[in-house]
Amino acid sequence: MPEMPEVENIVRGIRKYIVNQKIVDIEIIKGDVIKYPEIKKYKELLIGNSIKAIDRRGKYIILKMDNGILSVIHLRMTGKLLYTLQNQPIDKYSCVVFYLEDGNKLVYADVRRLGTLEVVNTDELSRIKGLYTLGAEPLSKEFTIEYLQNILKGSKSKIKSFLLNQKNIAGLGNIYVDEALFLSKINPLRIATSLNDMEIKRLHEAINKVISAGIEDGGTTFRDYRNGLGGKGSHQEHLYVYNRKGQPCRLCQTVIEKTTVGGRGTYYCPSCQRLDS
DNA sequence: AAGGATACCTGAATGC
DNA sequence: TGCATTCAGGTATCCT
Repeated sequence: MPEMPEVENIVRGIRKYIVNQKIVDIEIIKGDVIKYPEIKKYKELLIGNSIKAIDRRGKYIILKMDNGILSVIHLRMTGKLLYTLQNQPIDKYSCVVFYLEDGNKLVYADVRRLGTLEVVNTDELSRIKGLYTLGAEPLSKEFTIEYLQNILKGSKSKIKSFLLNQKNIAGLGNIYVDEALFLSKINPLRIATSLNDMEIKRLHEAINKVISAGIEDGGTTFRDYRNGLGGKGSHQEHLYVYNRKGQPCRLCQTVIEKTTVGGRGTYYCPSCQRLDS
């Protein structure tokens, strides 16, 4: 479900409520989402310690604890992290409840339970390979046109698959990739290395544009996504192609098509995003 | 190195 | 109404 703008909104939304709070207890409802270490050890490492900071890297949420350990959460498709008041019912699909010292809770809920919760020491971050190998963040100083040029060079992947690969750019997912390719007028089937300088420049700008719009709109909510306080995003109202199969292109009125690229549903405008010319 | 299929899971939507 | 199939904001792994 959540791509970088959604995860960013979750983190920003709950930060002021949970930082400097101690985790006084942890209730495990569906323990299979905890991947490392084993549940008993996981609880031991967190209970009695305070949350010093909450940050995001790619689609990962990282809680820094005052004992130097990191609690790392990835929401995958349907995970939610919900700050829930003392007197409020917890989500129907709650898996793990972190009880905070002020009586309120931080709840990890996940319908499909594909998400992952892990605890590691700062010196064993490489244990979480997906986090360790992330590429540059959109909107960051590191993410320059030159950076994009360099990573595209020599890649025979289709551009859609290339952009979904977190090792290249961190945080893009199925929605924002389709939107960025539309804005830069690039067909999703194009081979990465075939993009010319003009196209790379447009793509770079489009990625930053869709990601910042997504963040400002509070994320995109189709079904499961909720921010850390349970609210929906509104970016779904501003999408150009994603989930718009059969509807007219907002720029040229051509009917938006849906196909499959690298196993993922892919929306595009056959007129704005030509494969030839 | 790349790309496909498969696996992890459940629920909603669609098809017959 | 019921039952089967398909698909979903993701990624790791195994195999050509």
